[in-house]
Amino acid sequence: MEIPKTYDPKQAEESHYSRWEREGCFAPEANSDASAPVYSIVIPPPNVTGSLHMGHALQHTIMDVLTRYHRMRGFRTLWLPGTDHAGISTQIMVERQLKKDEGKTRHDIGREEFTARVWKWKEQYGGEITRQMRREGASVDWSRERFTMDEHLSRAVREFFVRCYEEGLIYRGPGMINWCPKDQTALSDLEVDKESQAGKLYYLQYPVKGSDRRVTVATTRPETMLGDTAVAVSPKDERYKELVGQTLILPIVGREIPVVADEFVDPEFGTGAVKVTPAHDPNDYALGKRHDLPQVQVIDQFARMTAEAGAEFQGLDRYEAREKVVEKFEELGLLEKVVDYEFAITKCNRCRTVIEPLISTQWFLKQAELGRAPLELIRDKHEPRFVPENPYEKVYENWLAGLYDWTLSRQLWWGHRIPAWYDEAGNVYVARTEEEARARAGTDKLEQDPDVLDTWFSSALWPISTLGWPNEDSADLKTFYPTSVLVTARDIIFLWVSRMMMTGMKFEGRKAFDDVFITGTIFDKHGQRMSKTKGNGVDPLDVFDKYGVDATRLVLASIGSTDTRWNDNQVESYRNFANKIWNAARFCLLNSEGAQVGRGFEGEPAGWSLQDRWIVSRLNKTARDVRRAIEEYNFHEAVYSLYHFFWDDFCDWYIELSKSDVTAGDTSPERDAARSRVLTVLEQALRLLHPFMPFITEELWQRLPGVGRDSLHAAYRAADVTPTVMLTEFPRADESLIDERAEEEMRAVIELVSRVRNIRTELSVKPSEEVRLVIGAGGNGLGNIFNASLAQIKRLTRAGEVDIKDSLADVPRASARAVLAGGAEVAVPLEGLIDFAQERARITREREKQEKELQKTEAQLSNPNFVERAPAEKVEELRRRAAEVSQRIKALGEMLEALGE
RNA sequence: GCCCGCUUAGCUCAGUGGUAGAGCGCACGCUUCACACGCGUGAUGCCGAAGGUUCGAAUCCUUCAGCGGGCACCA
Repeated sequence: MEIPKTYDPKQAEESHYSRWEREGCFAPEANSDASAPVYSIVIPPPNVTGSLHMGHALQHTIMDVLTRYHRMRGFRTLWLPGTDHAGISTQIMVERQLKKDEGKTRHDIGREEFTARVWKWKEQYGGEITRQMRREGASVDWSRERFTMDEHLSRAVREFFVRCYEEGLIYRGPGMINWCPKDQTALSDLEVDKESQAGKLYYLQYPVKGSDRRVTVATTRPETMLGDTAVAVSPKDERYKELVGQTLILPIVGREIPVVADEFVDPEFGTGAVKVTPAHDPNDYALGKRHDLPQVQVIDQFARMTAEAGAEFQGLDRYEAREKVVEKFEELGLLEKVVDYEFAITKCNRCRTVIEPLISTQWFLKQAELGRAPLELIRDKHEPRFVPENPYEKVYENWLAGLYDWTLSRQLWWGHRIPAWYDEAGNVYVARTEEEARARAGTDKLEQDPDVLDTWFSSALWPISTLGWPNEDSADLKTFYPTSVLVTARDIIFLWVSRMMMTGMKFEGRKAFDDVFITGTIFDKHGQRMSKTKGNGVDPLDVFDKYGVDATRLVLASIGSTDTRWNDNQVESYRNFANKIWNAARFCLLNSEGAQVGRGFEGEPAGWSLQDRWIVSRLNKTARDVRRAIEEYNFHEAVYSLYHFFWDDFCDWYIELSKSDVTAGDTSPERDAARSRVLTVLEQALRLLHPFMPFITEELWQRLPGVGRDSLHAAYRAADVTPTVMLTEFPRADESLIDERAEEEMRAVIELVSRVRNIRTELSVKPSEEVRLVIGAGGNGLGNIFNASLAQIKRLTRAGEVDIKDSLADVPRASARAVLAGGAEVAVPLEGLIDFAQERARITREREKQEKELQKTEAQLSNPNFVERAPAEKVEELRRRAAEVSQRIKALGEMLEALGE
């Protein structure tokens, strides 16, 4: 068999995914065990316009590890994929293309034609991210792929809307909303970002009617004064007590406006008097409602001044108007001062345009009521369980505790159209279909509301709608809901996570997911957030190309929930690990004649060799640790265990210890058994690695002799699929095969080999040169252990002759010596190579180290407080260590003597 | 203003009430019949600062500093 010396990730990545998909390996139906427990995840649907970034790759890796792991455990496992129609982003993208290609706007071609174009765009380009997910190895069930604008999901959206409307949770009315003057739509508070900005604070004076007095107000937006309908002060503010109830003359405009008292005003800030513009500020809007103030709209939807602002301002941009207002105040002598001031401005998080707060008639949802059940659940039962719990559970709870109305309607064309119809008299009919609305209205002359719903409205239903809701008979809904875990980034806890909980609780009466895993954020190497505009993003596809998907997945899994600076070094090291796996398998396969997976470990473990008992113990311990780590979402620990098991235990020791047996020239049952054992351990290791490294493990597993249908987990044996490692059983952690004694004995062998290697290097013995070893085993059983592994010890230390004695009594003076655990010692006679002074110095150094250690332990042991209060086992452990260390010191002293003066 | 996180080897990060860890990098030596994307050996840290709790603190508590984040306010 030809096996290249270097692993080629591309080859493996192109070889297996389409078969897995085609044969239905990802679908829960592959599992024929009717009693199997269920494990399900719905993907956070990426924008259909999007392409894969590191954040996706991170989430997908975590979800895929969990999915593959549970599938191999025999769970009926579903990971459901899909995409989001992403209202604004998609619409903007298609509008831009329309402008570029045909020089037209959406209004030129009309709503119907435009939405048709978006659908066409979606069909043509929308699959980008799903193709990329296949590249990642994501084991999602593509047969259940969903899109938020699918007919079924749209039906769910209408159902959600209508039911909430009927219960009075959704209403239409005027309200203060965030308006994006560029995108020409209302936005929710979660779709805008606050940014601090260096600006100015203007102190404006308003004359009091019938008096010389002036009231000074401070503002960052002087242009809004044209719409002022009051000035407010704190009711507790003595300075303004007499002014309350009096009238001011609004400069420029000449309008008479009252001075009102309101708790909202902070007397400490600015002048303690606040200009009130109910039509252009959320706080002023609320204040205006409390005091029944008129709303004067002076800024329009294009952020230009209206006729209400006065003839000389009408049509001016808001910033031009600002300058002009300030000039006017200066002319009038009413501009008290202007100071530099840093304040927050609100920007559209799509186009970065400064938001204009406007009063507008929109549809709203009373979130507070929907949020009550999730709030109780998190407070009473800490469900769902957040990982990491800190700080996310609290963040989530605090959010639910302070919910306000959600602006649902968007003035866009791409999205779910609001299921509300108006008759000629303006009466509204909210219905699941137009027919229903007509029937209710008793007329066919109805106009549907032109607006669409916030994209997150459909996202809020994702776990239930993708599984079949509102069809309560849906088998998927019954089987897979609630989902097991939601894996996502922290920035959509409010936008999405909390809302899925609301709809799940409301419509299914149960939480949408048991756990919520929040991934970390990946920064660039300078600690900056990766972003398209900064151009500092690392493209996962490039990393895949350079290092392979499996290596990248290991890095991402290790990142888990930690914030990390991206670093190619780590990917490179896991690329090397993949190559290590490849070559370990290459070695096994090149020596596989006569061998088969599953053989070689016959009989009782007690009869096996030390190295066999040891590797089986290590394997089962690793399986135990990896299982526990995955179940605790501690992916880093799982990767760490796998890495060290495979590289250190399996490659550096087990294969090296087995090499002489495995590579024996002549065919023999012993040779074949040794070969089978190495293959069997390899096969188990590939299973352990598979959830993290699906491609290389499958590529290698397919080549192993003796694997096939019988290797599959019982639940998958009936499936009509090519046998695959992904449907084998994840290695059990068999406690009875964890052998502490074998591990301890193996540690003694490893220490012996390491000490001899150390001597060889320190004394510059040529690697090719054979040495003689004399082992003083101390007569307590270690001799037998070393004896049993003699051939291996010789090979690993490149020793020709090994004498195992009780002590080093009659070893030649010209020997390098080292102490080992358990009272054993080793000497390497090196006539002619030994510089006695240097060797004495080496051993003296070692003795000093041990003496320091002894001092520390003895100091602790002589502390009566420690001996009395520390747990007995800790004291005992320290005593043992002290004994061991003094034993070593004694032995080192004897070695110095033996070296002579 | 309130809250949270981080601070450990040159770099990126694990870890944990009881002898300081990994990978990369570094030094030295190796064409050892799977792998130089390798093998072997080695060096490297008052675990951000100061207090406290404890027999024992890098780990728990308090305060502080630097960095990062969230929420509220921002007239």
